Amino acid sequence: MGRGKIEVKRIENPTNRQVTYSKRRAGILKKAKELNVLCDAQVAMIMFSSTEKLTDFVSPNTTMKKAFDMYQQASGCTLWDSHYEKMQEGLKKQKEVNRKLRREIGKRVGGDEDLSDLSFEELCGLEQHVESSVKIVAQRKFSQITTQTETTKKKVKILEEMHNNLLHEYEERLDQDGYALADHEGLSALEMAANGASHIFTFSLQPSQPNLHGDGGCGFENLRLG
Amino acid sequence: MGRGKIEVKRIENPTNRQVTYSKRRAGILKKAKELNVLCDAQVAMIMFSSTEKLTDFVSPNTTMKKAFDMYQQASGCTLWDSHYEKMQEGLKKQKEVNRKLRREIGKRVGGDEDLSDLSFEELCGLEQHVESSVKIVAQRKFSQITTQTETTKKKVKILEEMHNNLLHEYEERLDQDGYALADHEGLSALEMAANGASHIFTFSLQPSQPNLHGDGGCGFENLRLG
DNA sequence: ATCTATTTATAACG
DNA sequence: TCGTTATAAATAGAT
Repeated sequence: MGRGKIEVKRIENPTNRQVTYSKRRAGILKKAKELNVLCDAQVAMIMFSSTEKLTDFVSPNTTMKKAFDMYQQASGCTLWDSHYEKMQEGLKKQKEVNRKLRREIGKRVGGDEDLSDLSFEELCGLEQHVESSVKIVAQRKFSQITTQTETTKKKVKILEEMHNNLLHEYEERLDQDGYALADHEGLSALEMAANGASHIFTFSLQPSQPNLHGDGGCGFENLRLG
Repeated sequence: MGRGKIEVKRIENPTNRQVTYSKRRAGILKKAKELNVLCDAQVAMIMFSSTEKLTDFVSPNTTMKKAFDMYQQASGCTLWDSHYEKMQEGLKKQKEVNRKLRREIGKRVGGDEDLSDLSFEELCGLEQHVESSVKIVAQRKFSQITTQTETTKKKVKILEEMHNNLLHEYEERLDQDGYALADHEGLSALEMAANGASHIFTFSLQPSQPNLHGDGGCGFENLRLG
């Protein structure tokens, strides 16, 4: 419909194609609107030009979402609903697992509601189980304190050695240099240091907080000298 | 465009409207196809007649889903994606909660991995907590057995009364009728019944399964006479 | 964009 | 729903 008839095949001239697209797009949009008004029909339309430019139309009182929901329902075609339903199923499953876990915890914590419908045998089993858990925790506690004590002992030993080396070195230097420092403050300071080191042996077994501030030093934060 | 010009407004005559819908629908579909071929455009279209009948069109090499995905991407409009994302978020949340619950259980059950990064204080607290749980469970066990014993006692009492009444009635009847049944089997049967009842008092305190089969009788299923 | 010769779509009718 | 046809609308090509 125009000055000349055209074959219905791709227009190779890009400019021409673009022009025709614009004109016909306007035409089809007008047709869609008319169809909606004249025949009381709902129309939704999506168009992408060859340059990927989007033009859309939905008849008034509708949205694209509604149109698609209707489409799915009417066509029976699930499209992406399969994803959606799978997710919903997954969610349900998770919630169920969650419920069971909560109940399991409830039993072990001694929640009234969670214990109330257990049989006597089940209660016996649970008691035993929880008791064994206590033992495990206690064992862990013990093993942790043991480990901590061991490492502390090692650290103390190392410290001791360092101190002795230092003392030795100092004495050697005293001999070499022939200085008499008995009336000097330097030695007494060392002695104080030695005393300071000695009471490391009275370290408390009080457990320490895990050091959150990053151990940049020699790891003494964990010792809590008393 | 036809024999007469028409106003662009709803066609009130239903038949006429339906006819016009059919014709124009065909027309617009043809236009859509032409637009696709001539201009190399992607077109997707959904139409619902006033009678809710669906007609759809998507240009070849596309599907409605693809078209919609493209639409969403191009328009930036999320549409149902919002639902989708919310669900995904919900799922994630559930899984997170789940993970924490598992860990909480793990600690109480004594899972090595769950205990390994607990501080000494935390272990102490946990131990105390689990110990108190044991107490609660034990208490519950005790209270259950107590309750069960009570009800069992009551049942036995009722049974005893029933038996005595029966015995009494029987003796009265003996007196009235003047029968001498000392050498008869009837009395010995009663004695057997009495014996049967008497050893009810030796009932075991073994707990019973909850009776799932609906207690239609006098509730003896729970007694487990020994 | 705008124009206009022509093709196309379709309203009315059978 | 289908075919026909007079006529309204759309639009190809040119400006």
